[in-house]
Amino acid sequence: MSQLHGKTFNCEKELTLSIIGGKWKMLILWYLGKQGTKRFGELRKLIPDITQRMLTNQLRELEEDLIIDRTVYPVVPPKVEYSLTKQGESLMPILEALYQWGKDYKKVNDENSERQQEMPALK
Amino acid sequence: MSQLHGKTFNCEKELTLSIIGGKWKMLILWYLGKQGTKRFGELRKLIPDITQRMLTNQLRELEEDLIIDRTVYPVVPPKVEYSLTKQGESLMPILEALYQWGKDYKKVNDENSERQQEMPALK
DNA sequence: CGGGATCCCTCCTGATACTG
DNA sequence: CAGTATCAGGAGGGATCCCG
Repeated sequence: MSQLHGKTFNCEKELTLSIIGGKWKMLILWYLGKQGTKRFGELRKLIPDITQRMLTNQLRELEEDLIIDRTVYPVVPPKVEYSLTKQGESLMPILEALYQWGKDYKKVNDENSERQQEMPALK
Repeated sequence: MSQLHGKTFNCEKELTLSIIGGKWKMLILWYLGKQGTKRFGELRKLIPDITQRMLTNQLRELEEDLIIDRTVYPVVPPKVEYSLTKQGESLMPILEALYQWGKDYKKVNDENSERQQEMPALK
């Protein structure tokens, strides 16, 4: 049993998922991990479909969980930079694994669908 | 861009999460991977807090995604067995990684909280 | 024993407008 | 530029009852 933010999990796996499972969090972490520090506006451009509200929301949660750092420069106009913490960087191998598995999964199902002239699960 | 069940993902990582991200799916996969084939009732006992409806639901989705096999024995009373497919087994290293990361995360935050006499994120 | 069918509700997410 | 505030919708998840 584990807890985070007052929520209880059946296993540490679920704790991990609760940290990266937000709708846009993996994408944000991916860019910060691959391309380094980014400003708020840069992340918006990299993720066109995200709304301002959701980007703020997801960044706040990642910050609370000590996955990213938030640096505010007291200038006008405002400038805020986000980057991975050590703990955030330690997530990158997991993201890579999830990415690779998804790619392989698609590949296998595409091959099956070619043989079957049908695609039961993957469309 | 990837699609599964008509849903579109920004990245294959998200496709993977959509497969294992159901509230009880990782737990089910964990037991099937570690302990092998299980009957419906055995899974219920292993996961006391899950309702019948949700266990059925999660198993159906995993079956649709070709992660588990469902074997029905035409006997009275009914007997149904679930086991991992090859693709299901290929998820086990990822579950192990998520588990290990969660354990390490807890450990690091617990150590920090001891030094700070406070526990900002992990409670 | 292993489900299916319903009802219901919460919470995550999106759209929009406003601000220091 | 980088947010906050408010309202609203929908999908995932839970409780309960019924069935071959």
